[in-house]
Parts: sequence; structure tokens; C-alpha cells
Amino acid sequence: MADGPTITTIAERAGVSIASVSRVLNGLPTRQETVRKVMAAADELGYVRNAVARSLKSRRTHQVAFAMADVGNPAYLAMLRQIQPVLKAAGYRLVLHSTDAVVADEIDVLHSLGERYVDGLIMVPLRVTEAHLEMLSAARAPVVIIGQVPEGSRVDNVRADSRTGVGLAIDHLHLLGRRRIGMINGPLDTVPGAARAAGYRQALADVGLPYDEDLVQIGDFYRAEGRHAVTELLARVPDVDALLCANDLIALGALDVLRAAGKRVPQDVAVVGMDDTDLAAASWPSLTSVSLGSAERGKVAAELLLERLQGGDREPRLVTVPPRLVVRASTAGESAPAARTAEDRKAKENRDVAGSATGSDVAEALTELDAQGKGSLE
Amino acid sequence: MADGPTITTIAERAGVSIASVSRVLNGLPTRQETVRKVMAAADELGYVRNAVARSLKSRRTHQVAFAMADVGNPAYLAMLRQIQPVLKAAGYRLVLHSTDAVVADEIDVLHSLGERYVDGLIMVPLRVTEAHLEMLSAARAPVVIIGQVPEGSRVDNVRADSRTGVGLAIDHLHLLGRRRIGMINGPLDTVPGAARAAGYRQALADVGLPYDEDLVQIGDFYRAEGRHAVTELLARVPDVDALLCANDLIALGALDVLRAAGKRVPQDVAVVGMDDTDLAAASWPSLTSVSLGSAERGKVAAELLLERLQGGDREPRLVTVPPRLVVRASTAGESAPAARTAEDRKAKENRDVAGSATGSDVAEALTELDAQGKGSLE
DNA sequence: GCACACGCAGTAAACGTTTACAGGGCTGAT
DNA sequence: ATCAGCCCTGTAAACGTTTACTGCGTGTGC
Repeated sequence: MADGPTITTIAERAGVSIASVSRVLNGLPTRQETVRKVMAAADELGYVRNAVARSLKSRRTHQVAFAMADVGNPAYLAMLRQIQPVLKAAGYRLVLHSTDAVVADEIDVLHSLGERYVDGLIMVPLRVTEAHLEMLSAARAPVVIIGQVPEGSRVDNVRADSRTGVGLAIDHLHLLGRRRIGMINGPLDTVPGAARAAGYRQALADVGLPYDEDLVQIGDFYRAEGRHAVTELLARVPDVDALLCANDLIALGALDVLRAAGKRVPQDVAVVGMDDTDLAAASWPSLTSVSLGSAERGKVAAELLLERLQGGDREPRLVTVPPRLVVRASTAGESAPAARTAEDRKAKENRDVAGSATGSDVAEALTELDAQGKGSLE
Repeated sequence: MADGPTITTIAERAGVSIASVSRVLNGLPTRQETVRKVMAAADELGYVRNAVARSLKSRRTHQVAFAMADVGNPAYLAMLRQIQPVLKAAGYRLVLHSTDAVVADEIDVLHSLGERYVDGLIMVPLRVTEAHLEMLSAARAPVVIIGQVPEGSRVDNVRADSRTGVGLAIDHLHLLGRRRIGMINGPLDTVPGAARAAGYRQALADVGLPYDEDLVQIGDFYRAEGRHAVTELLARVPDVDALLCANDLIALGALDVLRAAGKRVPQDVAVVGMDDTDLAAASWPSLTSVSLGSAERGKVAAELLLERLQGGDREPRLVTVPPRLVVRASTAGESAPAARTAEDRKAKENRDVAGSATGSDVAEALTELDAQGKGSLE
């Protein structure tokens, strides 16, 4: 691990000045003979450019940071998987920050932007506090926020729309003839919980169903909690014929309980999850789920950031990624082609609604493929 | 986004030299009055140290790279989740490289080590070629390889032992009284495929069962391929009473086919997967799976790298992480409370991995919270 | 034959730090 | 009063690049 060669080393060996070496290495016009000498010396010494020194001079690191609460979370992972290739294609490295759901860590990340070790940042904040906004407005590098940012903030912002997503699910269930549609939600003091509760109320109204408190059960966003909540709801309303669960884990818990209770899914009770994680496709019966477009949000965020890095200034943009209903066996049954088709039509309409310019079918197919991943390594 | 203040700006404003500013910022002994002036100026200007300039001088970037084939792969993700906190605690940032299973990209990553934008590298190569070894021996920064590296290579190496892992599964199935144990493997020209095939043969011999070619079916490491392979095997050997699948996805495919064929799991056919991904716990029936210790391999790799970064030279080390059988319903049945309890205990151990120093109950609760993900964000 | 232009390469400054070294002022001892 | 010694601060070099500027030598046009 001896000190590597620098342009000075090369210059000496080639008998030229460091300026010439630099010019050759950067392909600037140079006499053929000089090029030859420099290249030869560089090859012999196994020279590699020092990225740090380059960055210091050029004020560009070719690195971008992605900050979220936890790498293990499937929603963030879906984003990461879209962000990475977009950045890579543009020649940027990805620096990962896991803030462990600690707000102070998020502020830290924003602060460290000032250290200029990255050219830009994509962040998924847990919630946006005053401190966030302050740091954001003072940020010395472009930032894209995935989540809710107050109007008028001077940053690019990419959002999901879980309220509409809930609507898609309710519509779907209603079309299938379900009339006693229960909701298993997470805590109402969380952003997702509140949005979903509101969406549920409104969607019921939209399809002309009454809102019945007995059909709503609050738990938390985990499988065990989901089991518990569904058990309670089932005791209260034995003839519930559909369950909308605030995420896929809750829905898995619901499947557990329904199975134990001897209810058939979807014949007796249809079940819908949210987030459309890998688990939804893996479960049995496979789970109909509302995709909130984590993957697409990641992709859009990366593209917005690149625009700013390459283009320069423009007005901050707000992109809302539309939700999409992914119908699987837990509502349609594998043998219900009619429902499936209706659903497909809807999903398509839905996708067209906000017509994001980015969603190619090829990219989407690829994503699905990768998701399955060659598992193990030896 | 005006140019940020530098120590020069501060020096001017405080009326001192840049050396004094630097000393104050680094806490070197300085007159109280000077400290005050410098701090005041720094605060007013909102100064933040430039990490690039620092790195140039100190020859330390406080960044470490992690390179693997695909972020979306659960096995790599499990590693990442352990690596990240270890590095973060030591003050290192994590740079992520996804090589998309392209060998040239891996070589690229090794090459780019010379650019000195990171202090070290953890890599999970697909396979180790001559080119890899060459680059490794010339590497100008410490590298830890997760996977198989030839004897005598001068790098730290962390391995799984899938051969023994297969043995665990066969033992388990044999103990449960299964005698016609099929194997659904991936391609034999992959490192995992070959190791598992060998393990299967030997494990059968160890428990005194004959090797029967009809019981072996080669497919690929995906769910659909798994379905196909299991269908073939089932046609050939209708009375097979157990299936060992080379990864969890294949096992999920097996569950699909067995269900469709009217076979009960585990009563008629017991199923075992490998890798113990999230999917194993989520499926129904939940899947007994051989954990190859991805999480632990990640943790060990990170620790080895840190040792080298902080400590300095020592002999390269080889650590083999033992496999572990995680028993769930697909072999034990839900009605086997003993097995279930064993499983819970095991899951906890797994979370603790090698007893991370941070494992307070609160931290654990928080981690758990995140892991499940308040999946979606609004 | 001279001026001018042009192609090429070298010198030096700059990016923002850290740090070795030197020097200035003060204290205290002689 | 002088000087050693100490504390503090400033000067300058260094990390490895890129690049503006300068200058040299050659060839061309008059």
C-alpha cells in the first residue's frame, strides 16, 4: 500500500511538466510524442486519478446522498433501487444515510451538506419540522424531498397520494359487490394513518356506503398488531365481507386470522393491503395491494435532482405520483377474469391520470424481474 | 447557493490568520479571546468545514464502499443493514455500488479504489476471476471480500457454508421421518448451485439415504422456475415426501405447485427453503429455511474492515459464518408449539446477531418499528 | 529578412484545509 | 537590564489536481 503515483511522478518519469500530464490525461490537444510518453509512464506506474484532489479543484464530487429512516424498510428500498441506476448512469456515486428514525440525524445530514462531500441530496424525512425547513432554505446544494413539504418551500418535492389510493381500493371492493368493508388502520397521529382514515371516509361516501364506526379498527403497522385488530373487528362484525388494511403487514396478519377463523379469502372476506411490497406477491393467497409508487417516487426524485445538478436553476417542482391498485388473489381470486380486466382498465386509467412522463413499461417490467433476485450467494 | 464561507472568510472577519482559525476549529490550545472571535465569526457566517479539502490533506475520506450485484436482493440487503450501523458508529459514510451482476463493473469498482474516494471496500463478487485477484493484490486500500477467495489471497475473507447448511436441512427432514427427500437446485455452474448439490449428496450419505437422480431437479433461482421444476419432479416421483429448495423463492414456487396438486404442507410434503429471507416468514405456511447468515456476514465484514482502517496491518483473516436452520410451519406444522417457541427464540438471536453493543431494549423496539416500516410515508 | 501567428509546453496560482516552523511579546530569573 | 523560555500567532508549504498565462520555436506572409 505504498503511496500511489501522482501526476508529479508521471511528469518526472516522462520528462514533461505536470501541466502536460494533466492535459494528456484530459484529452486536451497535445503533441503526439508527448501523449505517447505520458501514456507510457502512466501505464507503467498504474496511475489512477485522485478523485479528492479533482473534487477540490472542480467543486464537484460526483456523489449524491440518499437519506431515509431505515434501509430495511421495503418502501425505502424500492426507492433506492430506482434511484441507484439513474444516478449511476449519470456518473454519480450514491452515499447512503440511514437516520434510524431519529430527527436529529436528519438535521445532521442536512447540515453536513455544507461539508460539500456530495453534490446533492434526496431525503425522505419522517416529518418536516421547523428545523428542517430552516436547514433546507439554507442548504448549499440541491435537495429533493420525498414526502410532504409545506407550500412555498424552495425545494423539489415528490409525493404519494395515499388518500386516492384508499379510494381505488374501496371502489374495487365495491365493484366486487362488497358492502361491509372494514378498515384496519395504523395510529391516527401518523401522517399515513390520518390520510388513510380520511380517504376511507370519503371513498365510502363516494360509492354511497354509510360510514360505520364498528367497521374501523385502529392498530399499528405490524403483522401481530394486525392480527389482534382483525380479531377484534371480526368479533364485533362477524359478517364483514372485505378488509382494507393500511399496509401489507397488517394484511398478512388479517390473512392469518381469517384462515384460523375458517373464513375463505376472497370468497367470504376480500383483503386489500397497501404499499405493494414483495410480501404481497409472496403471500398466499397473494395479496391485492395499493401501490403508492415508492419505486416511481424514487425514480422521479433522482431525475429531478439530476436536472438541477446538470441544468441549473429553475422553479422548484412538485410531483405527485398517483397510486395504483395491484389486483391479486385476495380480492379477485385467480378465477375471476372479469374482475381482473375491469381492474386492469382502471389501473391504466389511473396511471394515465397524472401521466408521469417517466413510467416506461420496460422499466416497470425490469423492476419486477429484479425484485425476485437471485437469492443466495454460495 | 452563494459560495459558502471558508476559513479565509472567517479569518478576515475575525481579524486573525487562517492558521488560528484552523486551530480553534480543531480545539488546539489557543488564547481565549481568539477562540471567542473565531467562534463568533464562524457562527455568524454559518461556516461548515469542507470535507473534500480536509480529505485531500488528511488522506482520509471517512467513506467506505459496499459493492454487490443488486440492492434489491434480500441477501445483500441483509448484509447492508448490518454494515451500515457499524460503519456509521465509527464515523464512516457508506457508498453503495450495485454492479448489476456485470463482472466488468466489479473490476471497475476495484479499479476506482485507486481514486481514493473511499478508505476501504467491502465487496460481494459474483465469482472471483483472475482479473479480480490481480486488482485485489494491487489494491491501494483495504478490502474485505464476502464470498470465496482462493487460499493465500492477501485480503480478509468472510464466507458462508451452504454445504453444511444443506446438511442441517436434510438432518432435520430425516429426523422428521422423511425418506424421499427431493432437491430443487439452481444452475450447477453457479457457486451456490454446485455447493448445494455437493452438500445434498453428502448429507444423504451421512444419514444413510441413497442418492436418487430422479429426486433432483435443476431449475433457476426464481419462483416461476421453481414452480416448473417442482411440477416435473412431482410428475416423476409422486410420492416425494420432502423438498429441499436451493432458495426461498424456489420454495415459494414449490408451495404454489403443491397446493395446486392438493398436497398438504407439511403433512404430505415438507418444504425447506434457503437464505431465510423475509419472504420465508411471510409465506403461508411459513417456510422453514436455512439461514446462511447474510446478516452476520455483513457485520463481520464491516468489523474486519474497521479493524484494518483503524488498527493497521495484520495477517489477512478468513471467517466462516455457520449456517442455521430456522424451523417454521412448512416442516413442523403450526400445531407444534415446541418448534414454534424454538423459532421465536431463534428469531430474537438473529436480531441480536453477534450481540451488538447497542442492544438496549428501547433501541431494539425502535429498530423493530423501523424494520417493519411504517411502510408508506403519507 | 522581418513581423506575426500559432502550436505547444512550462510556470504558477488556485481549490480549502492542516501543520511545521519561526517570530513576537511577555514573564521571570539572573 | 538582559536573556532564556514560553505562549501564542502568523507565514508558508503541502495534499493532487486543473488551468490561465507566458514564452519559446517554427512556419508563413509580406
